[in-house]
Amino acid sequence: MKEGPDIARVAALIGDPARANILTALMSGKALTASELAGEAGVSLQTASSHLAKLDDGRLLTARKQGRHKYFALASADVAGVLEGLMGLAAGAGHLRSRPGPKDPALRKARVCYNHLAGDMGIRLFDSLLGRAFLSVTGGSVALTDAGGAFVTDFGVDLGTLATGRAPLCRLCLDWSERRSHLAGALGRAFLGRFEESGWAERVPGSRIVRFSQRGEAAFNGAFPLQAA
Amino acid sequence: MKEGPDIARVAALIGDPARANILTALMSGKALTASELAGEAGVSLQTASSHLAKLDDGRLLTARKQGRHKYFALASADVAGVLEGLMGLAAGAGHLRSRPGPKDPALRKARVCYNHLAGDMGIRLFDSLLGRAFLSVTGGSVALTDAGGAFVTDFGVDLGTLATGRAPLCRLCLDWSERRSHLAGALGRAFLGRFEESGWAERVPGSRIVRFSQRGEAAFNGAFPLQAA
DNA sequence: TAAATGCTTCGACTATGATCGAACTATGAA
DNA sequence: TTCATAGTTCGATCATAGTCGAAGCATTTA
Repeated sequence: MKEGPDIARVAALIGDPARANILTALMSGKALTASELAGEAGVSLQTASSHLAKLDDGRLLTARKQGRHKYFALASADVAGVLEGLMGLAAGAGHLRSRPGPKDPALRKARVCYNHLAGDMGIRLFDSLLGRAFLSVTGGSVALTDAGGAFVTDFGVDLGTLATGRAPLCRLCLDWSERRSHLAGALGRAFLGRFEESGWAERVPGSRIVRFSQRGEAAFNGAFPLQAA
Repeated sequence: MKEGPDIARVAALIGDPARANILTALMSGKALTASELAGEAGVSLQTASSHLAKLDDGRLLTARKQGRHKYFALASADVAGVLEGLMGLAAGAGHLRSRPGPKDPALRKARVCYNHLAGDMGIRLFDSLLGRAFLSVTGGSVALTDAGGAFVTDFGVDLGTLATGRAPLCRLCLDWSERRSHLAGALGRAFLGRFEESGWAERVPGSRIVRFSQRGEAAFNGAFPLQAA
């Protein structure tokens, strides 16, 4: 009847509470099994199975069978982006899931978004790289400068391996808590990986929260200073 | 139960076919009355009224009473952005509303997105401005350069009036058909306005399609050349 | 082989919510 | 005032789809 793609189908897919919980859980970037997702969503295994089939059918998830487990993950960074956008709208309408609990501030400070660092510290990372001209932004796409390449290699990230994947090296991602762009893509994932390897931060199991140790946060602030305005 | 804002509420709001049609219709950027929207959505006035109340309650729309009419518009550019994102996912999943009809190519070539030009020609406009250094992009936000200001003024846009509004002068907006960023914000709106005033293009009533005349398209191509790569 | 685990399918129940007719309110025109 | 148009509210109807018990596959372990 109307023009353009069929929005309602996709939105309705996300609009069920159980499915929304599943998708939110997968925003951690990790692939989870059907049983784990059933637990996250608070429904029985049969119900979850039905939901997962629908999400898979709607191309929001990818499924991968491994032995007798079936692992699900978000289909793409685009899906993650739309989910973040919806979170922004929901937060703006004041529809928080519950009164801001103790986990909320931690979530705003540093969390995993699909596979990279988001929240306060994610923004800080991005701003620092941009301010020192390690990144250049043109037309909504980001690229690593020569100086940036040297810095990143020095930081312990192997650019050669990174560039081989099909995923773009640098991407922008919009933050629901900060309403700002931050660094996604293969490089964003690599940075988060380094933070964990160096013991600066660890991920809180069963949550999107990333907890920096006191030492780790100090090191982070040293490595990624903000320019004076 | 879970962390973060309540995605399901917003998504379910968008997920009803009638409401999705209403929102899609409002992507034209124009404010429409309840009756008009009922027609667009293909439901009775009573039903539409109920839907509009819910959308208003969920902060996706703003309502404005004028005489015995009530005009509705999208609440913000953020809402429009999420809707475009959903269109991208829907198109990617192959869920077009109908088999690509005759209107589809026209829609991909040039259409209205909230209040600015999108599609093929929207991208071209943006690329041309960027290629000639009339725009500068830093950290996901765009700004007009000095040379750009001169060009725009020369084109017939009064920057003084534009800058007074609360809305940012330049913004980025992601395209569902091109999967690229294009120019939004007050300047994007002003450009579209100039195209219509100059008789280069006209909007097809009751649709998001922008139809350029043959002369208009030639003039457009002349005014916004693409640099050689 | 048998037993156990992970997931899917089927079927029945149920609740949510979309829909519209009818009655009501409000604004504007004659 | 009277009439017409725009929109809201109420109530009844009805369909969609979310839910889980039970049974069925499939894969791994013993």
